[in-house]
Amino acid sequence: MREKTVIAPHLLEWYDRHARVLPWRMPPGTGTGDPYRVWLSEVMLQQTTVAAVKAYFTRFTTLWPRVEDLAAAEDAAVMAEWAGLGYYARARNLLACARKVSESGGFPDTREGLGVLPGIGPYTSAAIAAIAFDRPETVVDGNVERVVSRLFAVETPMPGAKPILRDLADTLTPDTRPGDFAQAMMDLGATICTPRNPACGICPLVHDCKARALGIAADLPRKAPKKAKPLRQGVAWVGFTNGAVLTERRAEKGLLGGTLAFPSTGWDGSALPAPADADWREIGTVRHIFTHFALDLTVMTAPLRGAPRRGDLLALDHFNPKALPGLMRKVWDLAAPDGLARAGASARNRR
DNA sequence: CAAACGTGGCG
DNA sequence: TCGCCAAGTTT
Repeated sequence: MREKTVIAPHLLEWYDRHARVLPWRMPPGTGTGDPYRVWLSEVMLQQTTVAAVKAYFTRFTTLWPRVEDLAAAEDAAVMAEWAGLGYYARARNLLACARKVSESGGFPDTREGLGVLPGIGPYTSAAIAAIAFDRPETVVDGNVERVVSRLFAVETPMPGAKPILRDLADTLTPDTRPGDFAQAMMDLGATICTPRNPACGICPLVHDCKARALGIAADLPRKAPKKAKPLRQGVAWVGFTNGAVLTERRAEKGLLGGTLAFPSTGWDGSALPAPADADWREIGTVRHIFTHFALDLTVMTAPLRGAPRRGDLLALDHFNPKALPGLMRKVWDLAAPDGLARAGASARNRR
């Protein structure tokens, strides 16, 4: 039987004084929040920084204050609002989840019930159950893994240590205020028990921390070395008519799935032809770093004459570059000045 | 179960 | 400049 380390009361005391004020968060000790806002924030926060999420959360909750409002939204509208936040499968799952929840009259109030919904995995189901429904679930994210690996000086490298850390975290979860406890662990990891240069001097758990005692806090959790990212190449075409630009909705599955884009070759060596016969001119190259590869995308522009073979002509009046994912934003920023000028020129030349 | 899946900030 | 990292999920 493992000796049980009781840190919850002490950590909650710290949280009561130092909790970050966040748009989706109830102040410490004030009970559970709106499940819709908890869910929306948790999905947005998956692998995404608090700073990046804030504006998106405010925008989404303004446009769609209730889950029923989001459920009724157009796919393209949600994708456009999500643009720039990354991991676009989240946006597609978000809508699918909103529609299921809306149909069934509200969010399930257990980890098990939440866990079967699209886009809600082990972390998010436990987080919503604890934060929105006061269930004593153990919430394990990257922060908690780091904090626990240090508290117990777990030297097993990640990701192999995950089940070990989860079991250890389980021994810490209190029956009272589990939602605040989960958020306290995450706040501690985000502000004090940070990946590099942890601020052990002001840590409320410094006397409970085995890694600190051993002088190895900053070295945990141990991680296997990462693989190098390959560099891939491709071509993107930005075609213009006098008042429109040639765009394309990417396939639902895969990279940038469901997002607005400019026609391009595949980025794995597959050579798709240009979407239209035109006087394509190379403008330059944009580099973009994805999670598992880097991409150099050569950008071509041209005024379009006949009908394109693929893609959709989108009137410039209805085209918002902010609705593009980051890569395509870079393509647009590079192509727009020259392309618009040439399209304008060609329109004049035709006269 | 390893790999796919975005993006921006920081040291 | 560049690698690391962030409130993970899906296949």
